[in-house]
Amino acid sequence: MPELPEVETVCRALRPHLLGARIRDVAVHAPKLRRRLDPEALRRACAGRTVRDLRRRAKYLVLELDDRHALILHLGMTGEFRVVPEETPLEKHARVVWTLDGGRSWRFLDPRMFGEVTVCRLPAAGADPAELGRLGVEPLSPAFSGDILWTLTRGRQTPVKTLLMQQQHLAGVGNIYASEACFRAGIRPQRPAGRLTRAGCARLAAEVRTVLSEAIRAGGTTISDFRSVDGSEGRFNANLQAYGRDGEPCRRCGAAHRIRRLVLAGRSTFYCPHCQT
DNA sequence: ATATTCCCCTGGAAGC
DNA sequence: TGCTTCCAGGGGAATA
Repeated sequence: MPELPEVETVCRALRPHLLGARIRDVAVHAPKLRRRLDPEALRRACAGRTVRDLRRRAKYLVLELDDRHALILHLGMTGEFRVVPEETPLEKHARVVWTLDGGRSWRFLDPRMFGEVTVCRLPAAGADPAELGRLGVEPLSPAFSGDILWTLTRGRQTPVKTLLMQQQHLAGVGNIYASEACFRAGIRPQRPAGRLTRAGCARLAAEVRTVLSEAIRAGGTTISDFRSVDGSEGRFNANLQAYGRDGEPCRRCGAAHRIRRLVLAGRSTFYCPHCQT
């Protein structure tokens, strides 16, 4: 569930709790998330070390510890982070629990276990781990533009909405914001990516940037599971124009046309047949 | 190489 | 009420 704006929201909320904190110990309560967890390797990476930085890359978080030790964290579909007093009873879906100096407990909860906690080494302080090297451009960085999107889409038959979600091309956009960006740009999600015009690429790139920025300002979107570190929900839901509105009137052209749902690459997709061409 | 399909897993909602 | 089916924001492996 969590896409770039939700992960950014969690990152900002976690930083005050974790930056400068010393990790006393870590306990693994789930044998396997998306990848197998090695409790001993996790303990060796964390115990006794101090959190030097927490940053987002695409839908991942990178937790940097001393001496280029780091953790790669991913929320999957249903992951949540909490920081609570140590004595708080263990939640049903607590999968990994870090104990911090000062009697606090930092917990990763994840019912579906699609999330990820991976130990890694950084090539340099502040750098991305090699494990994230296959990710494409950050949509909110200056490097992302209509020109880049033009280059990425040439010769591709993949529906444009599906391409927006391919992390090796554009890193951070997921199923909700891909539909929303296409709606705002007036482009049908099923259009073959290679058939975008230059003007269409410029519009779409701008709308990707805008919708992600607005969603970050609203603390993300909560469909059912997403919660920030204090348990609060995202406030962007009311701003969704297309996602989840199958059969409801288009908010741009009015009641004459209704939002339709179709499936692209196995994912629900929403668009207005009148406003998007 | 490129583009779908399937699968990992649990829980909530909808249908009968 | 209770059982069954479908669906879900992600990502990667396995297929055509």
